[in-house]
Amino acid sequence: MRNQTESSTKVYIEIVRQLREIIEKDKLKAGDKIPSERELSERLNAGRSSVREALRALELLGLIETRRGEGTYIRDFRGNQLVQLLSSFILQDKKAIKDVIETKYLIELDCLQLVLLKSSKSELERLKNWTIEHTVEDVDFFARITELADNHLIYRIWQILVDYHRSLDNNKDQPTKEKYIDLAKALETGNFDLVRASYRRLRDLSDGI
Amino acid sequence: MRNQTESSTKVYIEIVRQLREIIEKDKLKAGDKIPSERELSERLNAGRSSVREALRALELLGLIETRRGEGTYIRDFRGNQLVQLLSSFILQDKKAIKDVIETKYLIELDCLQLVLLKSSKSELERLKNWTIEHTVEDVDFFARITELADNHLIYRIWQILVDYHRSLDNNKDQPTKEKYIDLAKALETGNFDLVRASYRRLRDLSDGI
DNA sequence: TTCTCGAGGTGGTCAGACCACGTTTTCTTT
DNA sequence: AAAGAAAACGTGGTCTGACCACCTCGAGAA
Repeated sequence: MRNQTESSTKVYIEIVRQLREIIEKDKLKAGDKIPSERELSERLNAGRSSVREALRALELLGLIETRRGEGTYIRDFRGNQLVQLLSSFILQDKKAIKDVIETKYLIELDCLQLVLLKSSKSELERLKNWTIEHTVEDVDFFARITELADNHLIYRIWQILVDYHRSLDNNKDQPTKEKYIDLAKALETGNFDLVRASYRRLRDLSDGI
Repeated sequence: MRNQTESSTKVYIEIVRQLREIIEKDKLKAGDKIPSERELSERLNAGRSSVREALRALELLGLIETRRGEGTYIRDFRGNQLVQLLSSFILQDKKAIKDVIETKYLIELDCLQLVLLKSSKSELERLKNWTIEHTVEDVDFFARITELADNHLIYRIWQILVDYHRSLDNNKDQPTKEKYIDLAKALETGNFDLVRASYRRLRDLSDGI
């Protein structure tokens, strides 16, 4: 793998690619262990340091997890690691913060819409009851919503936004419990306009969205 | 920085942190050059390989760019690099693909909504004229929309989704030009229901969303 | 059978050596 | 003196080999 004529692509990138192939070929899933650094370096014909560069990058991306003395494992990636980093890198100016909030609201509304489309009566009722019976944490409530929305990708996006948001927002006072219950009830009606209105009250939104 | 009592955090993570401080302290912006690997390894009292692990991770994240023989530069990160990787990692099962498409539609609708809120009459008219006068590429059209939405974050999310989408979708036949024009006109009315209906026709959506 | 401890495997880190490639400087050559 | 060519230098790219810290597991001791 040393300086061939072509090369062009860096070794560590190539390793990421091949590692992906290995994972696919061996049908490795989240939680499974991948070959050790030394073994990879042999199998892929590269130096261990190059293998490590690839693994470290994947680690920072949150795709793998490394346990000293044990090995390296595939992770059930839900963003995260990367988020914390990106957030500190990116969240600098006021506009960015505004965008985060705006986007988060939109995504949450999207989820509500999906819930309306996909959830059964009983699921919605369970949500309502849970809301009534518990001390509602905002994150928990919307985690349930995003779950019901049954779209893993949008769930991940939301997760990221929550992280972004949290890392900035100093956690102000949360909405009252009643507003969550209202929202849950609105969902039960199946009328998205009611849901949107309820959500607006919850978030205290005056403007559009 | 060698094995102290504490350690716990890996050196390369610590380097990422300190690098961030350096960037902030020296007020480095996109396009600026950061210290060389060797210099960093001295300044931060770490081995060059550790520095490289940190840099490679940041590179894969798309935060920096390295030019052999020249140096390492801060990048105007707009996601991307990471996307391509993540996509190949994540896009495996059918459900994921469905989620991508669903999410993309939702985001695009969100953008349309934002456009309605934020754009001026003249901007909307310009959009319409542009649509009429050009051969409309789907990506180009919605790139304009996301731009008008004036939310950098959601723009980046959309970019990612487009990449995801493109890497799977074999680019089927695009909607006819008329549908884009319809959408542009609907935006001019300022009525979001019309916009949504128009978008639905464009995307050929029968179900909810 | 249970406990202990050490061997072996794994990640974490470093130092040093080359290579490939740009940039800059220096030294020709015209 | 100006222009071009060659060497020196700096930078990233990669490999090797050496330790360290830590975990697991099994052989042998109790």
